[in-house]
Amino acid sequence: MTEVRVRIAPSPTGPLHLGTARTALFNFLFARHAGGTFILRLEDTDQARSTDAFERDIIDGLHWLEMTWDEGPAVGDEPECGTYGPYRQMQRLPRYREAADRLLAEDKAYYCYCSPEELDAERRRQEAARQSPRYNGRCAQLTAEQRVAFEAEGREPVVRFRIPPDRTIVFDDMIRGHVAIDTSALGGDLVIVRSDGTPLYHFTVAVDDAAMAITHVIRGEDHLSNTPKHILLFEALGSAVPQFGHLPLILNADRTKMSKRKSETAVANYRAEGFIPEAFVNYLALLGWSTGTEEEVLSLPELIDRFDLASVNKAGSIFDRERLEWLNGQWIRRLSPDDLIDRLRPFLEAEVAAGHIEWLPSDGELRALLPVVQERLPTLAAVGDLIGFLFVKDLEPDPALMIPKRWDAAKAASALRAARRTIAEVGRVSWEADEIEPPLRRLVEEGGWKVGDLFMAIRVAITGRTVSPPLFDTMVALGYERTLARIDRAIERLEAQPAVTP
RNA sequence: GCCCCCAUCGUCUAGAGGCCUAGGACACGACCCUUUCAAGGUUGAGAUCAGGGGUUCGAAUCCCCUUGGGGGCACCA
Repeated sequence: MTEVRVRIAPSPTGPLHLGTARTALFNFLFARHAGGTFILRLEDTDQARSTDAFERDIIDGLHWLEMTWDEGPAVGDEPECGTYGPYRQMQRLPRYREAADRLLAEDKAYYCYCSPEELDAERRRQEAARQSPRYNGRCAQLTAEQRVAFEAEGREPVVRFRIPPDRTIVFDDMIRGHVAIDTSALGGDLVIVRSDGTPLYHFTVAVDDAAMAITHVIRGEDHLSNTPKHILLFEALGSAVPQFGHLPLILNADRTKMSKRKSETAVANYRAEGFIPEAFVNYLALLGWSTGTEEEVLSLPELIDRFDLASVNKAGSIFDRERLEWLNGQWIRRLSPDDLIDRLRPFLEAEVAAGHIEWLPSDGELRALLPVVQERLPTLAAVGDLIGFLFVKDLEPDPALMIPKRWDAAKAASALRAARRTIAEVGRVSWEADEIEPPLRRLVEEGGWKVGDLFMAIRVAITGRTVSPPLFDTMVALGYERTLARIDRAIERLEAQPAVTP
């Protein structure tokens, strides 16, 4: 049995896309499960749209998701690794040239002088006539004189690959099973080299997959109809045809192919929103695949262990952000304290930068908060919302929120004054959640109030909001002095309220 | 227009002819816990397995047709 060699071949014409990440993951899981080789190849032949920044984003994203490749291009100060390089297509130009020359010499390809304008006009004519768009073969049998004449006009030719008529290409897809497509449906002879001499996708993918000894091509279903072209090219090149596996697409909510127009497709944005890679990988793996058991929360090693391409679904699946958030919460709760602190830090720094909080908590402070924070975080970015009130100097709580139903401002103020006295008293002796709670409950009983009413008034007084971590833990985190100061300020604001006459 | 692929709760899925009066998870409702919010627990609602024909003693599972959806058909990848 030959060694498994698979590749992910993104093109740096945009930031790392969710779909690319998922395809990368399935290739990665397949390779690791089989003990094979996972290769990264950059398809940068679209020079008009490729940029270094996108390339960086793609590499960073894949690194973030902890997918490591065994062979790939040089990035930054990392040298290129692998013996089948280079792994950047723009550095492989001579190889495509050589392959194209061979096809030309064997008359499996030919020069075509049709201009883009002519081609475009022809395509429009066909569409108007309700015909399938296809190349009409005008340059397929040019004589030497005709070629010279075209050259004399200054026309720059492209190279077209001859698609044999009347042949049915059959292959056994690892996910979809038997697929048969007739060559008549392929749109006619295929351009493989642009007039500027740079090669096109269908050509480079076949040349490179052959040269890099790729054994399994695992990619999105959008390539299914293109596969016969690739098979024809492998054959013409005299190379072994790899196995194909076409993954179902990730869909927008309306079931169309996921697009940035309708969905959040950039992996970097999910990272910025505080999703963690464990959850992201877990979610992506389960989009279109399942273990067949009821396991849902799976680590990368567990995914590798259980992965099986044959059990991948055939139907496309809608990206469900709510489910991703749930998984993210699951994974956040599993992190160790130190790990979580490290991951939270950049998000807190961002809160400072955005002016939402005024200073950064120390590791010690953060660690003390973890027990009440960890199970409340759907994403890392939610941390600011959760405990941000601790790291601002002044709070101006809304009096309306401190007045329970059936109470008025005066009653709320006097209740808070009583609570303040109690808190001040206990706090002088001990400043622990378990010590603060009982006397306040006693106070509620004496006053004949409802627990929730008083506690909510205090909550709003010290946090400025109606939702917070548990009240007494919050007070401890805030500190004795600041707690009292905030209650004082809250009372002042209540007293400034005009008396309500019902 | 032509070609290809697909079809189980709103969503992700289990299901490889009898285990299915279709299971799990997310989301949703109720309850428990409870100082708010979470988390956790219990529980409920939610799918005539797109429709119609076959095959079979028996079909969500196999075959055919219809319908619906998606993808592809570039000097993009």
